[in-house]
Amino acid sequence: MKKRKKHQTRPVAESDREFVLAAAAALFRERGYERTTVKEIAEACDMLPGSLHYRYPSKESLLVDLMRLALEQASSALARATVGVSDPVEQLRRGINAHLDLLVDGSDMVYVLLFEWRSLRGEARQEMIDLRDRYERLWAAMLQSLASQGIIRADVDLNLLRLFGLGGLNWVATWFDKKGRYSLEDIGNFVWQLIRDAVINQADR
Amino acid sequence: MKKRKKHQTRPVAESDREFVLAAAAALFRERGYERTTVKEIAEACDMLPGSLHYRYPSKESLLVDLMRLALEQASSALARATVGVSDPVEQLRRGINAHLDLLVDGSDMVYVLLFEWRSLRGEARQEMIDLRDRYERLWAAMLQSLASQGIIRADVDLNLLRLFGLGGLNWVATWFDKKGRYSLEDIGNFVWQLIRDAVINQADR
DNA sequence: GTCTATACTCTGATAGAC
DNA sequence: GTCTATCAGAGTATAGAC
Repeated sequence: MKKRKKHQTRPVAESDREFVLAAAAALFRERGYERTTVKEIAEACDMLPGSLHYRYPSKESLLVDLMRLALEQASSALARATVGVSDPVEQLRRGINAHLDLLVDGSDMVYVLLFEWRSLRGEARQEMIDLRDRYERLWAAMLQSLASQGIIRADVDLNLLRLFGLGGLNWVATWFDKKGRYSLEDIGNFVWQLIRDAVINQADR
Repeated sequence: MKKRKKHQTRPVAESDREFVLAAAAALFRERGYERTTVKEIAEACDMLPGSLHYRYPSKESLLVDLMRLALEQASSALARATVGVSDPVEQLRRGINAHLDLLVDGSDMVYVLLFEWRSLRGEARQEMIDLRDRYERLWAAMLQSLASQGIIRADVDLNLLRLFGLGGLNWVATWFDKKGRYSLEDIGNFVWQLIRDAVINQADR
């Protein structure tokens, strides 16, 4: 790979794969997968389409690999945010903030994983769904743990709570405006209070 | 326009415009805007690309017109669901169900309005954002009315409530499965109870 | 591993007869 | 208004030298 002139130099610890995928993710996020050409991706990496093809046999395979990395990022971000936090309610609060941060501000790949699923068909689509499910299972486990400790009211459907909650958080990426009236922290706090007031037992708040 | 053979006959009251846009919306929903060709749209209407071009000078202009119609559908569905309902809390409940129903089961156009916004650029994009804002304002008014009657707790940020709530509802369209364990009614009830428990004053539940 | 050059396909849009 | 025919451009992917 040639030295990159116009772009940030690549942190030495990062692999070539991550560099390429990060560049692609930024383009996919801004322009969408279909409207981004392989030529543009190659340019963003200071290489030519042929070199990109050496790494990935097709544009679609690049997207799939990008989504694999996105899952790793999301999972480890969630783990980092909650590890070592003993209070399970606080764990939930931090998880919400971590998800929001990563999606809106932290990782173009996670954004792409969540918003470009319609670009994949057949087998690749199924793999992407499996990736998402693995991330959702982390959330399911967290909620389940809260419920079995009696912190979440027993009559709350945990699946629907997870689906609706993450859905609302994901959608933030469609309207969030850095210069807008709400910071990510404002939004995280709001969601946290809403969930707390709706499903957490009084004694545990 | 030729008689349609393979497709449902068009209800006489519906305009030609609506027929074409409905066909396009179904394709856009299933395959996405970029992956749908004008040829496919024309075929779905039993015409040829040339005839479609007589109606819309470009593929993009068709999408914009589709979104205009989607806004009308969404607005009137919301109005229909809440008109004549005197209890404002019940209005909110019905609004939630109406939005869910329309998006997931009722109108491909509304789905397209919400999920294909990234396909538009520049001026067309701005018009689409304006269309969405007009729909959101209907919700804002409903929530504002509830708040000024003291039904929604005074400390709740109505903008964030609307954005997060509609976001969670919109996201349902990405995971809902007709054969799954949850019916639209289940989901509507869940969301309604969540919002109620979180922000509606005890006395008004 | 990277480059140059190109093959092949598909697409949106147009022109003009009827 | 609808048709036939076609264009110009873009896009992915490939081949093969270096």
